[in-house]
Amino acid sequence: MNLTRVVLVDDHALVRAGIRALIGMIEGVEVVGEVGDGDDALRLVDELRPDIVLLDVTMPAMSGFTTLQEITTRFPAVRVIMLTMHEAREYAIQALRGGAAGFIPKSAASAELKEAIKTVMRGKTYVSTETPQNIAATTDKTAQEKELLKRLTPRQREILALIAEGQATKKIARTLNISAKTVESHRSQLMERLDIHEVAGLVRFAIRTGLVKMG
Amino acid sequence: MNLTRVVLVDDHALVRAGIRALIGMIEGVEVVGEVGDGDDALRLVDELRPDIVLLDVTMPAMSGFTTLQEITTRFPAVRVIMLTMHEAREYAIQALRGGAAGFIPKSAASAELKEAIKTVMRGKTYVSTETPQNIAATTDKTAQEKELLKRLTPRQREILALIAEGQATKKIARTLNISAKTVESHRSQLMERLDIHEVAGLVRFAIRTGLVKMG
DNA sequence: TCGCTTCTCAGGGTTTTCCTGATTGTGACT
DNA sequence: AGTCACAATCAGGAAAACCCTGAGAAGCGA
Repeated sequence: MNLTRVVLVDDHALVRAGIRALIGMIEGVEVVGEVGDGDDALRLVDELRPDIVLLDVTMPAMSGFTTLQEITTRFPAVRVIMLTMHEAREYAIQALRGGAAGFIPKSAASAELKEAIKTVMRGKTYVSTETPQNIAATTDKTAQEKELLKRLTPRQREILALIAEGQATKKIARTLNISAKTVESHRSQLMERLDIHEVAGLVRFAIRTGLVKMG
Repeated sequence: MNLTRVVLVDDHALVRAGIRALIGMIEGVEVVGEVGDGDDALRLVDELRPDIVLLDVTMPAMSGFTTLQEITTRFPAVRVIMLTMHEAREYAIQALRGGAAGFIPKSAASAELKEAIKTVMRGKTYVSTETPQNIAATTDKTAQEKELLKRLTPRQREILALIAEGQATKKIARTLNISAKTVESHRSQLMERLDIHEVAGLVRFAIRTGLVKMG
């Protein structure tokens, strides 16, 4: 029967060795190569075309997410499972967005690795994240911002949305039939309230709170 | 022993009945209530405080995601598994971002429902999505932008990232030890190449392509 | 070597941002 | 009735960002 061929990417040799040992205990799976760097990973993946790449998020030089992106765009048939030290939900989301087929924090039980590989080989997505803490972690972050958003006046929210959509001050003024100066004033005041003082920050805030879509 | 208490939320009574029947076959799980509407769902969850809410994405009036957000912020102990007709990866991402503990397309095998409930009760996150099609679906949308990003020079990408992070031109100049004029020049040129002519657009582009995080 | 690209920077004019006010209206509390 | 708070409107002016033109140095492939 065909073995599932895995490539390991992690900058710590010891971690690679450990994972290699763990995978050695899983039936039907073999490690065909390992590297400690994103650039090398791309070359190795190109050469070996493995079924699965186990990819560490935090690496020097080329970050794990960058590497992920390169792999999924250049080798869509290769499925990537991200490994991370931190089990932040945001990481899981970013991994999925980047096209990862799986996500496992290193704190996970070794059985999860097997579970993840099996799941991914069935063509599904495996996400291992303890929910309670992370819901707390993420909703805590965004819940406060939702509150902040509520403390803006309707007019300010309206203008924030238009700014985040990329409309220029003058255009907003025409849209709302008010003076450009008024729009500026609203912007100043909502910046004050949000304690965000650059347009870039406003856009990110608006996206996070769902005021505008990022597409 | 304690049963896992589940509330069903779906606007189609027949679907609810079907899922109720499926759950009836799972040991240790019982359906304690069902409603067809987001507002009713919130009231029922408040009243029953179930362990799990099975929540349909597409509903009239209050959308599934809105309902999800309300539930996770008001009742963080209640875990929500999202159900959807469409198994787009974007939905899964949005569900996770909203604090969902699980995500299942309705096309999934009935065994997945059990799997998901069990996984979520263990405190983990369950995402069931067939990867290949969805990678295609999402990369199709962003692939062109990834391509655009690659057409920027390294320096331009670097400066785009700093702009999207909200750094002012002067600060970027200091960070990179180059003149502010040079930074402006890079910005102009990358705006030209991306055909995006506002900072807001740059920020959204940078987030979409994963160049910067939105947190 | 020639041409192309990248990275670097300057001058100078236009536009936007951002801070400090100021006015009007509305609703609430005393 | 007074005033207090706040929302929405707008102006002036300094600072910053934007835009266009042009240009030198370094590297790189044809």
